[in-house]
Amino acid sequence: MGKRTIVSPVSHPKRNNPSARRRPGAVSIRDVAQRAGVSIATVSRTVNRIPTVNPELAKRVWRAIDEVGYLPNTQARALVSGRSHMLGLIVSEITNPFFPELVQEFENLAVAQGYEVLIGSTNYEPARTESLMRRLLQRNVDGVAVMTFGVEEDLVKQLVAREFPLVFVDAGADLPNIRVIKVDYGEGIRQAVQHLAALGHRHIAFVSGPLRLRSAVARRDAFLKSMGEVGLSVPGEHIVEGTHTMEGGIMAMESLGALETLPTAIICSNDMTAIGVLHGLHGTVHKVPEDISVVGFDDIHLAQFMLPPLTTVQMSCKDLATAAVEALRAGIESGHPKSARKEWRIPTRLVVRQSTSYPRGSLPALVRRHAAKVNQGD
Amino acid sequence: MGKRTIVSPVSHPKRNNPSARRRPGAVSIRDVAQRAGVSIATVSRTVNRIPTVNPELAKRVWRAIDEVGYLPNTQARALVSGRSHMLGLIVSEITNPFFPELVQEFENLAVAQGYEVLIGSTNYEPARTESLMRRLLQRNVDGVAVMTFGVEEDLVKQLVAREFPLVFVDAGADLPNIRVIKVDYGEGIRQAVQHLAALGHRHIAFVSGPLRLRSAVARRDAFLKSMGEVGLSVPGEHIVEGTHTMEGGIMAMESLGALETLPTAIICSNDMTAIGVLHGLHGTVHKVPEDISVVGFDDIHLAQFMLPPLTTVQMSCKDLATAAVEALRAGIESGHPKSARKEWRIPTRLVVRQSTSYPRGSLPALVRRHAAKVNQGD
DNA sequence: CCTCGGCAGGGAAACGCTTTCCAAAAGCAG
DNA sequence: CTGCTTTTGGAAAGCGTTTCCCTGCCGAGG
Repeated sequence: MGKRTIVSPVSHPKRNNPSARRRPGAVSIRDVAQRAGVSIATVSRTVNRIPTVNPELAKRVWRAIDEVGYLPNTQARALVSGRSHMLGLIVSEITNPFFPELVQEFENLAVAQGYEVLIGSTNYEPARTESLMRRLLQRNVDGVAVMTFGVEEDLVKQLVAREFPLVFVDAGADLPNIRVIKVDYGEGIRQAVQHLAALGHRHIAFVSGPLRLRSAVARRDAFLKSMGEVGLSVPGEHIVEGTHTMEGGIMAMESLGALETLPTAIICSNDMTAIGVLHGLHGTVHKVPEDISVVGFDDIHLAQFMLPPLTTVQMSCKDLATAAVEALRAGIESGHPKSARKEWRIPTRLVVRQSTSYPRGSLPALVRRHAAKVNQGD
Repeated sequence: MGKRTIVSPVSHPKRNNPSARRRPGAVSIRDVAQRAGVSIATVSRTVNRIPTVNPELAKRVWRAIDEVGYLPNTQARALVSGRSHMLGLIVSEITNPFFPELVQEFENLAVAQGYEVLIGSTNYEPARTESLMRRLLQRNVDGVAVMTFGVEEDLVKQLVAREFPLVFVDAGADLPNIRVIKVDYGEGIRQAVQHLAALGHRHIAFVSGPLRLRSAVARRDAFLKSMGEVGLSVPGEHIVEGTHTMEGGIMAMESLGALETLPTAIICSNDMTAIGVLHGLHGTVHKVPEDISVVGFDDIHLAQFMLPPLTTVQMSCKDLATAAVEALRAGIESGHPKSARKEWRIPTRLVVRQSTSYPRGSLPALVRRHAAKVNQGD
């Protein structure tokens, strides 16, 4: 612990710099200034369209910018502004087609407002969320949207204490200073259950997502609630835990297929699971939708191209992305008019396609089959 | 805790700073130093595991790091090292499932080596590549992998002149100082054509990608070459330009369906197109594979879950990502042992599943149908 | 004609946090 | 007590901007 060293007043000893740090071809504001024969201050003012620059001079500067191929360095700007203008986006699994759609919407919105996006995917492992978050914080992002589910509570609390802008989907604990996007799973799933019940289904199974995920639990609970509302009971073996993947759907179908009485309809916690269920039914005697109806969730773009096109609950990822970006901006720009808002709601609704129909043996199904025969004989 | 920090004489006039730039809760190396009662230099040495620090002291520093929740700021490190440790990755379309798989592999490799990834998608519009590239350059990325196709030549030349590390897939012009990943489309497509020819197909159509894309042209040309090799002719109407999307596959199928004689097999330039073709055939009298065989390209994860599971040409996106990251590192770290290497090759190969079979009416098909009948009668 | 005000433009500090250089302190041996 | 080594601390350097403040110029008014 030395006492303070009074350092020799050699102001700039210009460290000898063997490993040239500057990229040889990089073009900075200095090059523009030299080319245009002005000071860097003038170039900066020109670029930022500050009106005190002489128009003639500005034109010369713009020409110089073009000639040397200058691009303002965002990092340096971040240095001055104190904002990195980068956002983090954490999703469950980038290879699940729902998320690229979300990423695209999010990115478009973010870029339109001058932000760059760093993407991380947790692969449904809560532990990865934490390391991902660390990575993003090290990169100095201005805020993070956590569009996956199940984050370590203490990490969140730590970040809340630092007043770090965070947005969650379906957050559990109602922490102060956190913005939440609440998806109204209830409505869409109620529509799905009522649709199936109206078709005459009495035995409806549910393939959930991994139950560590809050959203998966929320969807399952919404299903149970809706089933209660229409007066249908759900035996325990008709609730199967999946993984939100096609493989999970296949496995769930295997375990449902082993039951004595097969359900006549299956609602899945997401579309990938539904695709897996369709695949699991293919090659068996059970045809979709004649023998068994299948409903998905998310309405990914692919859903309408499945064979048969998938009846599914739509959750607009555009709405989701819009809410996320808006909520993050509210957190970042403290003077933002919307910064007081803490909650965003996303509706869901059923989209009926061709993977659902009357259960085999029900009256409408018989009528329909009869009509088909008559048509055939025509 | 003596106030040994006697402020240096006047030299820092401390600009009055109304908009506090520093994030209030942010933790820096200074906080750790204060907490541990050491200098920031010692903290830095500890973090970087420089062996001259006293182990006891190091332990105290690590504890302090834990207590205050310190994360080294990558931006500041970049400032000193001159490297942002960020890579750009430009893909065609993030919602085409092939690319998320690629992104994931690329990101895993990059992160393992201390890089972060900025992703951009062009949506097949060459103009977007340029603005994307600008965005990435402004963000000061250390290099960019362009996994889409068709980049403005002059932009590329400009970057080459700046010695900016770039990696292309299927680059056309053999520019110096550029690293290229060459995908061997020929082999996989040859296998596909030979597979179909061996099954007895004589009329094979091809649905290409958008022909602005070099890779789309390369795939089509590989198809024509292979067809020539097996002695089959390709009438012009059997080559249809698609868009590398499901919608494009449906439209291509419509135009093929309007022909007098339908081909008995269709090879598609990517799997999404093949899915569209399958969808387009669904509901018609033509069944896959009994009436018409369909082959895809890419082997996305989804391919094996299609109904029927898709025969397709596999291009390992792990190989692709590995090559891309390796090539970028070679360009960035000039002292890298592999920096001389300029070209990487990716093989392709056919994966036979259930969307291909004998053409209807051919001898093997008749034999097979007969066998099936016999089995049934058993 | 001289002075003052307004304004365009230039020089240089500040911005952030880390790494690293150099020197000081401390410990030990001769 | 001197000289050497080892450990630690102070402070500069590093990036490319933005912005503050001051200079110099020009026109207008006294």
